Amino acid sequence: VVTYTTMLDCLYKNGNKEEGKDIISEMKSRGIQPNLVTYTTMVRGVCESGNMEEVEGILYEMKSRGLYPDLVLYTTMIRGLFQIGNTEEAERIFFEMKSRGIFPDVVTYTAMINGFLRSGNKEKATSIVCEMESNEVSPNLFTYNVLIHGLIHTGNMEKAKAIFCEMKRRGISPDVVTFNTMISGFLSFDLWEGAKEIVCEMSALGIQPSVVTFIVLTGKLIRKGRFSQVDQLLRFMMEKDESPD
RNA sequence: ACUAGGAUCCAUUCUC
Repeated sequence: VVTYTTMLDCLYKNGNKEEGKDIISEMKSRGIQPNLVTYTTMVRGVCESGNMEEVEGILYEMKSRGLYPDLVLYTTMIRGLFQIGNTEEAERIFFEMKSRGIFPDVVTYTAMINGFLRSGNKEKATSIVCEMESNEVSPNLFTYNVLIHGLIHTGNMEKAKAIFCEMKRRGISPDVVTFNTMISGFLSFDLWEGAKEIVCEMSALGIQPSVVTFIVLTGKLIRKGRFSQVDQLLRFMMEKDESPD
């Protein structure tokens, strides 16, 4: 099972849905039954293509074999549902898991917050943050990244800065994703000074810029017609051995 | 500790 599940995971991650199906039928024909991990992998793969009926089918098959979703599968489903824009169903599943006595962890809460923020439900996102606090689940790096991203996209750069400070105060070190998000925020509000400062802070902390960092920077600079700076960035990127793909 | 599965950043296409 482990071998098959691992293969399936790789196939899905490379967008190879058809071969995934072959693997599933092959394992079944060899009398190897999928387990919870296999089903979760399947659900995640199927969610990418937004096919809810297929997900239903998987859940049905599980039930008929006496298997029920666990924490990880619920979280996977929640993410998938938000991805296809089915907020109500995501909420329903979140409720269902709790009523089954499965307690959401940081990952689940972060997925909920992210989903609500992206679907424009700021109040609901906030209430999840409260729920999380009252259940004594602490936000982690991912949670902060999601929050910062959401604040920037709702036009609240000041609040984003505040949260950025809060995370540091609470001993959570921002990573390259945090910085990319912050840089992108500053640039989209034309806050050049702020962008500069944050880039300095990033390098002072020894955090290496990623390909995304360069994409963010060049994208905004090009839009502003600052081609000489773009040129500098590209040279710098080559020196760092980053392929500008 | 890691040890098959879950959450976070980005551009180019199409439309305006």
